[in-house]
Amino acid sequence: MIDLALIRRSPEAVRAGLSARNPRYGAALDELLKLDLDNRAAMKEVEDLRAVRNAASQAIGKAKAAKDEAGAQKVMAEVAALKEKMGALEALLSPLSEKTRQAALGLPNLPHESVPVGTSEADNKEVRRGRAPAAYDFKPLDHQTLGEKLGLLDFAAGARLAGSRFCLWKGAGARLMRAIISFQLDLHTKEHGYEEIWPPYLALPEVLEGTGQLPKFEADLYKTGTSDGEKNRDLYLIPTAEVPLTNLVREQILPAERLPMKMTAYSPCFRQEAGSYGKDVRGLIRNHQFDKVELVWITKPEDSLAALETLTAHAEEVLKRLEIPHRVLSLCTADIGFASRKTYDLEVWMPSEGRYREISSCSDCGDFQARRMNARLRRDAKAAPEFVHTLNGSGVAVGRLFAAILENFQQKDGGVRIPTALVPFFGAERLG
RNA sequence: GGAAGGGUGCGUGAGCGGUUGAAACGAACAGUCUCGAAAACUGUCAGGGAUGCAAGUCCCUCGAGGGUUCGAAUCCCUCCCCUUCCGCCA
Repeated sequence: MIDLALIRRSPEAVRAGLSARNPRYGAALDELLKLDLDNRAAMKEVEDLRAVRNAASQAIGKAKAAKDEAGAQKVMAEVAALKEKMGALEALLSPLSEKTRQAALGLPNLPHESVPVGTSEADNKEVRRGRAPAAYDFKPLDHQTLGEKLGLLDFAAGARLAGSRFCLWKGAGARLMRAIISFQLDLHTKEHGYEEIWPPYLALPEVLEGTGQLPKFEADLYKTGTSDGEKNRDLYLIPTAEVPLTNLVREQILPAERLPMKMTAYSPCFRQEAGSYGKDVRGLIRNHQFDKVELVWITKPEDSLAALETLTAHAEEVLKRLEIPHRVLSLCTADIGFASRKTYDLEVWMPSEGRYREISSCSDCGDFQARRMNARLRRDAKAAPEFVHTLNGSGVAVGRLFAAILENFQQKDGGVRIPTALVPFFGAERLG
């Protein structure tokens, strides 16, 4: 959530930031400004009335204590008239406040000044490259063909069990998935200093609101439908472990010594991906359920930009150790995610397509999520609390890494070499 | 899932319709004292919001939501969570 005080103080600066993402946010901003004005006016009216009532109630208390029944009755009669008026005003105020809140929740974060300005993904800026793609003296197969040939992947079985865009791993394929996950978690916990978390895969609505998936992107989520209107509430399947990890600090005031917090978790991720029809329908690239090792940092405000560089380097280290050709992009203003103020994407080379494919997205969300979650830090005993900064990144996507390994390490004889760093986890040097 | 008990500030814990946003003790922070520290003493010590140049004034919050009342931490209803016991289960 963008700071409402900032929006009031410098609406044009906010407008400029939002327009760099997409000009259509101008109208949403105007709407919010108007709602906020009305809301504050209504609040003032209600609060003034409450002040009058509170003073009268105290007077009644005092009169009764002094055994002045008549005096008490007199004030009570006066106050009774207020009640109706207050009720009417409050009935107007509460939907207005809710509307204002929803409008504020619908605005994305402001891009950081270091983010390249652009209008589409074509304007993303390449920052650096890892190793160069290997040369093949044969036509490289795509990962789905390879995986099915080697008996690692069974898309037909996935579809039979859960419908299209679900995949099933078996035998050495399943084992390779497990190896990839363990390799990444060990790297991040033992060498990069992250605490490993094993989170719930279902989350409450307010938790999804905290990280920004709700209310705007409900259509992308799987909802349990367990709500019965009162006792049972709806839970959502997490679209990423960023959701539970980041929300670990919701409603907390952390002492400065606790920061930075660095957490990592493996989790399955569930996304409806509504609207992605026709795009990447084959293979492991875009499924409804996928696996990911996530990295999350909670930092002091002044540390988050540097932390983004470190977090990105940690994710990149996975690709370096596994000898996967890759590059790093700084996403432009039109392409960064809703909650992000700056994002680096890691892309890996896919020989069958002759192009790079996203495998990780690392974002500094500034105080955007912290405001929604009310996550704060206190620098010392006397200091006022301030919002923390939150960062997240895939470290990295497991299914896409599986695909990248298959494609980049395929051999002329149809087998696949296992990257050296992965051998101790997988237990063999090749597949097939 | 059933039964009983309980959720109050950083912690323990009092309050059970009327200057109680909240006693007391502890923690923390600042000061006095000291060469320094400890002890002792003194003071500060919830968060959010509206308004204002500021000082300040006002509003909201005692698990959450609703209700009763001129007035609710205190009474009523619903829900959530925790503890203990029983049941079930991995």
